[in-house]
Amino acid sequence: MTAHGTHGRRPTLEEVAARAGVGRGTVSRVINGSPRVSEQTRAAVEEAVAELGYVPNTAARALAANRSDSIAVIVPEAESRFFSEPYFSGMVGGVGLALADTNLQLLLTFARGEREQDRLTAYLAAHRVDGVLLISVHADDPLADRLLQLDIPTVISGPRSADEPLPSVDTDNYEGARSAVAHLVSRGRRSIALIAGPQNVYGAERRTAGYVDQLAADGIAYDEKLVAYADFTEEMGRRRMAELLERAPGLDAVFACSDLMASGARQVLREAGRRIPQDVSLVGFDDSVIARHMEPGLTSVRQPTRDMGRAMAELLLDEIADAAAGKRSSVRRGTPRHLVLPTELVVRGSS
Amino acid sequence: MTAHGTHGRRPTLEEVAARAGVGRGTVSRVINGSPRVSEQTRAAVEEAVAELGYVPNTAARALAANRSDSIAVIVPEAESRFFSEPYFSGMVGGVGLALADTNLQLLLTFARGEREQDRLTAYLAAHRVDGVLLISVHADDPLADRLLQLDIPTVISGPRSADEPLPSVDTDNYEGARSAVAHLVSRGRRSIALIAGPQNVYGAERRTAGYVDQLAADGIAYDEKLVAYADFTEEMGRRRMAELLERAPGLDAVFACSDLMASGARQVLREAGRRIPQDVSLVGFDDSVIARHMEPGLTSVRQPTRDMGRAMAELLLDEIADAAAGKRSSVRRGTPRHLVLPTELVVRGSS
DNA sequence: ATCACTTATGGGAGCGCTCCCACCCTACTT
DNA sequence: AAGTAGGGTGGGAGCGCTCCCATAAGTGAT
Repeated sequence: MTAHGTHGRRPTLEEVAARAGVGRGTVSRVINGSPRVSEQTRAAVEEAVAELGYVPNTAARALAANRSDSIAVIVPEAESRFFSEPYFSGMVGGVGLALADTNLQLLLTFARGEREQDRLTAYLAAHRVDGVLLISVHADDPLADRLLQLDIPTVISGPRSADEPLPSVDTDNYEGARSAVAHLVSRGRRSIALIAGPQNVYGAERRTAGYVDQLAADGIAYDEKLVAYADFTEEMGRRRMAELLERAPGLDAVFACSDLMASGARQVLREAGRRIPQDVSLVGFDDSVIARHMEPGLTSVRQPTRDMGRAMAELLLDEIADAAAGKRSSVRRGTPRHLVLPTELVVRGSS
Repeated sequence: MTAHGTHGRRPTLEEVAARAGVGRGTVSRVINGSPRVSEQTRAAVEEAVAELGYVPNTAARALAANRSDSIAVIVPEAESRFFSEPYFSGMVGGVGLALADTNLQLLLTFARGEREQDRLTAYLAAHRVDGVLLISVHADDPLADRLLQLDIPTVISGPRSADEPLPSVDTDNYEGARSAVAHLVSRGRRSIALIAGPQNVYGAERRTAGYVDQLAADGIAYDEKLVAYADFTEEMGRRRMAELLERAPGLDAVFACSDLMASGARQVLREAGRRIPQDVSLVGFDDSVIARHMEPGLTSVRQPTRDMGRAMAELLLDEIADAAAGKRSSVRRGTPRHLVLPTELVVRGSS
């Protein structure tokens, strides 16, 4: 490694070629790892590259090859949850990790209002990103369909329905919920309330299904008075908990579909004089930092956000490779790949 | 807005020119908002752009203009705190917010081990980013100096020393610490322990200074037995708290320089049978999600991470503009700009 | 009417790569 | 001996822009 002239103009491929005494094409081949280069020549070129501190210009490469070596991660900034929920940062971190071993860039993009569709489409067109990672899409998010239609390799972070056409990575929401309920039952609880997430979010719906099925499996009758629907936020957790307490004062356990809602529920329970876990067991979902720091510690269904991010990136790389290999849309779409990562119940003092 | 041919090749500048019946140069001028275009022509071009759904190709533009319209945000992934501390996600979110109004892209980069220096430098060279945002640099981080020397517009998120040569954005660590101590004193506490951050981090050092000075201002003698140094982590918070309790069993308050350390301290205090806040008042720093969900709520010095991110982006834009305006290095370096954002003490049950 | 400016516009010359075709040379075939 | 593959290599032709110079047209002063 030699000093590459402090700053100023960086060497070009052509200069490397001149230095190594070969043609431009050959240097290009070496840079891109083509096998059609003799050992000698390769060594000579590599030496020239090192001596000159040559680094290929991304823009030139993107222009000539018509690929950008970058992927866009689109986060719904509108909900501004990126700032409060570790879910997003975990995901993004995982993606970054997976990409570090690649030469792909991570373009982070915040999708503001639903109306930003056009802006985003233009953005993707302008950058000709090789792929897109869409985090947290609602069942009615139009962006996902747009991407599908544009035929840009895309992976989303939670299928929008059971027959999601786009490849996806998700946690096993259904089993996660079952494990939570099973755990509560094993603790002797029989009157288990559910604070569910928005049912237009597929993952939230799966959790509800898991709750229902596990109750049945344990021979406990489903009681709709014990079920309330919220939107994952703390405030709604409070409201629904208060309502549940009114409707079903005899409940002895609560399964909230997010830690945030569990936190809201806890406050209401406490104000109502119910002790946790003596009077009421509480279980959350996410195993976020909140769960670890709540008092008592919140039993929660852990989502491996970091692994999810990593998995998304890896799946996307496959998609991009497939697309490049010429398996065009119609063929590829035959079998979208859906990855489901297992959850893990982290038991703490609240149950 | 018209359908831009479902997918396939996107229109080029030249096609827009042909359609509008003008030359390439003129379209370029319109796209880039040059004033040297007549109203008529401008309108004609804009219509052609809309009809064709033209979006300029970023790569081509970057190549021709030798600027990338993108900035890199470098986060020290090594510490993997990105995943656990809201500090980072808040920052990044703020940056994203500020950039949304620009046409600049956000390249998110994780700086792994200290040895990644070369990789990163190559990365920046390859992408010819217009600027760099460096989050959380240690006093001895070599990357910052490298950037300075490379003459790439850079803003860092916390000066490394009192005479930081790079522009920076920071919270008022000193005043934040003072407000925390003043608050504890106002609660009648006189034996206030400090769990300080690593003193090679300038911001942490400033907090220590604030602690010292405020004690003096309140006429309380400094007692080194009440001061312990840690590294911002929960585990170290635990360890140091245990040591403090041994060295100074009579302490009646603790100021921890991060919420995470405060959380660790709380556990130890509780195990030692000290009640919070009756026996010992506890104050943290960051006002992260942890503070809000601790039991009792943790009084904490709030850092406006989101605003900091936004401020960093804005400062960087200025830097880039200055650099482009030809005020070269030597001149620019005369007065690096340092922005210091105020903190706010959020009082909760722990004090 | 002439000259000197100013303003609007067209288009050539790259930016630094990749792609691909032509070419050379050696190594086998028949 | 001539013929046929190939591997290895050089370099032309772009990719889609921006920059800038040349040119055309318009404006007011002489």
